[in-house]
Amino acid sequence: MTTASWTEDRVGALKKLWLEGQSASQIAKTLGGGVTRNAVIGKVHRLGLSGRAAPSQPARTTFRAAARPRPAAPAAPVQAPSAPRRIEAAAPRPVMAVQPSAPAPMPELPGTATVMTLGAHMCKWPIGDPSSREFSFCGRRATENVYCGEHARVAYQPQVRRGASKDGATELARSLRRYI
DNA sequence: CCCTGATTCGC
DNA sequence: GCGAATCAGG
Repeated sequence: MTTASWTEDRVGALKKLWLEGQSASQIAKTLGGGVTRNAVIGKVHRLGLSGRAAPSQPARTTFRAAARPRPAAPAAPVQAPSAPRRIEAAAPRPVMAVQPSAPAPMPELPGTATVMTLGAHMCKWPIGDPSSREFSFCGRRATENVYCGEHARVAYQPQVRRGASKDGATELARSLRRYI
């Protein structure tokens, strides 16, 4: 394996397994070829697949801020003091609508992208059951992280207004009702 | 300690 | 683009 690069089919397998909910290490083991889970995770991020359609893990309430301040910056002649390279949204909250007894079945129409055709800049809003063959993705131009503008608004709910509203839960429920 | 994904950055 | 090193957490 001089070059265990990411060939088409390897990437395809990666996408499939990842979106099925397999863990990075499990996928790495499956793919073989000496790829590590780090490699898998790295690729997943490069593909823009970060954040899963079907999160098997519970809390995503952990948002990392600093990840690698360890090796200390050695030589830094003219280093920008601290360029705020990222402006974070107040509190992105991925909201996956998965209700056992949802009254409305399937309000979503499109879903043109499949696991194989899904590209890095396509909206990854899941439509249907990930394990089903009918499963698809929105597939529109992803402008906000992994989602298109429409779905980004649903996925990243701004923090519920505090104070003003007498019942924030009601407000949130109403905002969600249109989509569930 | 096992595992998970996330992030950074040298290559 | 790639992935090891590292981090933060379950």
